[in-house]
Amino acid sequence: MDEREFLQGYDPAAYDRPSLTVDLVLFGISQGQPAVLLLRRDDHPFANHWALPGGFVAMDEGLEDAAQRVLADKARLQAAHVHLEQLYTFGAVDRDPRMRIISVAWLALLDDTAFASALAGNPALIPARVVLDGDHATVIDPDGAALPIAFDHAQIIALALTRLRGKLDYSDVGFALLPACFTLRELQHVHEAILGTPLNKPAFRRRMLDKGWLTPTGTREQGTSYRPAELYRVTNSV
Amino acid sequence: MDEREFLQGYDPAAYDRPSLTVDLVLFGISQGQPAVLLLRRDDHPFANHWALPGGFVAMDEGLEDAAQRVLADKARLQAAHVHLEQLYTFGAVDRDPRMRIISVAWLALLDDTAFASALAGNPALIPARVVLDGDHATVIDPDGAALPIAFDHAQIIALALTRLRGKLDYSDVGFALLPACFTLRELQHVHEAILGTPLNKPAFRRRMLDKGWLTPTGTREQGTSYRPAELYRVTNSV
DNA sequence: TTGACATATATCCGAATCACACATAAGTAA
DNA sequence: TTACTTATGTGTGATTCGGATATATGTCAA
Repeated sequence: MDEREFLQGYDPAAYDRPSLTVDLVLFGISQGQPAVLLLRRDDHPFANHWALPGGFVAMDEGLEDAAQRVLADKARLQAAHVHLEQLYTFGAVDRDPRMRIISVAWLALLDDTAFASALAGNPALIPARVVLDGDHATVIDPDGAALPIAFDHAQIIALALTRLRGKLDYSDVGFALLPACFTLRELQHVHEAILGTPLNKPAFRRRMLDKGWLTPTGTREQGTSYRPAELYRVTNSV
Repeated sequence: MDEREFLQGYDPAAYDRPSLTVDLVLFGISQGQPAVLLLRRDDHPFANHWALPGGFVAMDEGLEDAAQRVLADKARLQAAHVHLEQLYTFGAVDRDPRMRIISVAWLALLDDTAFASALAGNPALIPARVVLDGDHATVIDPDGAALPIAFDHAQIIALALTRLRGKLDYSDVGFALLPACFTLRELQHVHEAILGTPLNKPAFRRRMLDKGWLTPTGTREQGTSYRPAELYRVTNSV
């Protein structure tokens, strides 16, 4: 420990410190497309721009606790039902024009129910489609208009989708976007939405079943006008 | 922006803030084993424990800038020669008994030259072998004794090695641990050290060459007592 | 100069994987 | 009962991959 560290260690007021926030990418699939939930900013800076839900980290709460609190406050979602995963920490000096703010970005994966329930729980949230555009995301509202994104949040959203694509094959993140019981077709649609490309049905089916992550429930989907498909759930021991 | 955010935004002293540091996993291969460089702590807390080199983030420097500064200060290394990659941000409330400190952990990959030059540049650094042990790392000094690790740094080191293993196959991180020119045997040794398992030579060779990441230089290694191998470098356009 | 030796480099082959086309099964609705 | 739609299962050729084997090429010692 050098002298400066010693001083700071025992005199918390001695040095300026950056503020620390968490920002959440509330991610879901809407109409077969990757989508995020955003909030409109009313005030400067970036007034009338759209931003990720976020909040300051309190002194007595862990980073994941802070993310879960934002999940509850801004989207009325219980953390137990949402896959939450740390994405990256953004700390460019000028990322917020007011002051130095470091933000720990989190990826929250919502199934259709959670996505809808977040929209219902907070009317200020809007769903927006995500299109990758290099290391930025273009974000499109339900009417097809590109939204102006506040701060570096377009980068954060792009990183979220990129990370998701990378992990889809070798991890179980795909299931976090589906309800407890789902058909192979629904799982394939989720994968196709995230990857942005159609997949071969028998190959996808075999690949998923061979991984051993899926257990057939013995029940079938209902309300179809055609042959109903078997419902699967995620194997517990994974 | 809610009221609390508004207040904090314009009155930086209104709220307590956590301190922010960067911690660096200086990673290299030593005697065919994954190794990290550590510093001994002299003072409380964790006196006589071993810790990752780190430092506080200044108000006017970015996170990566801070990591590069630590690299220069604590290991006398120029950032240009070192692969630096953000690992994860650790923010448990009690991770430092003195005060709330959030640490952004970085992975720095050093080739043999950089590893040796860091050891020479700062005699306080010691090299230590890393063995994965669940989500913690066991860290063993050159004499074979397990070192006591300060704070949550054993977790950080374990995450570094785990991340490296995961990225080895589909990214070019492996090359960061080698000099500009290297033989396929040296590359295989690096992979084997990180994965902790022997690899089939012809298969490894073909896999690497087929990726198109390698360009033969036309020159050969020197000073061997056997047939010298072709030297390769990383293809520029990757 | 020559032969032993260690390693690099190239070739070969069976096993496994994968995409894709196709065939069959199972439900709905007219 | 029949047409229709989708689920589910099977078969096949192409490609990949691991591993063994064979060949080439350098150093070193006799």
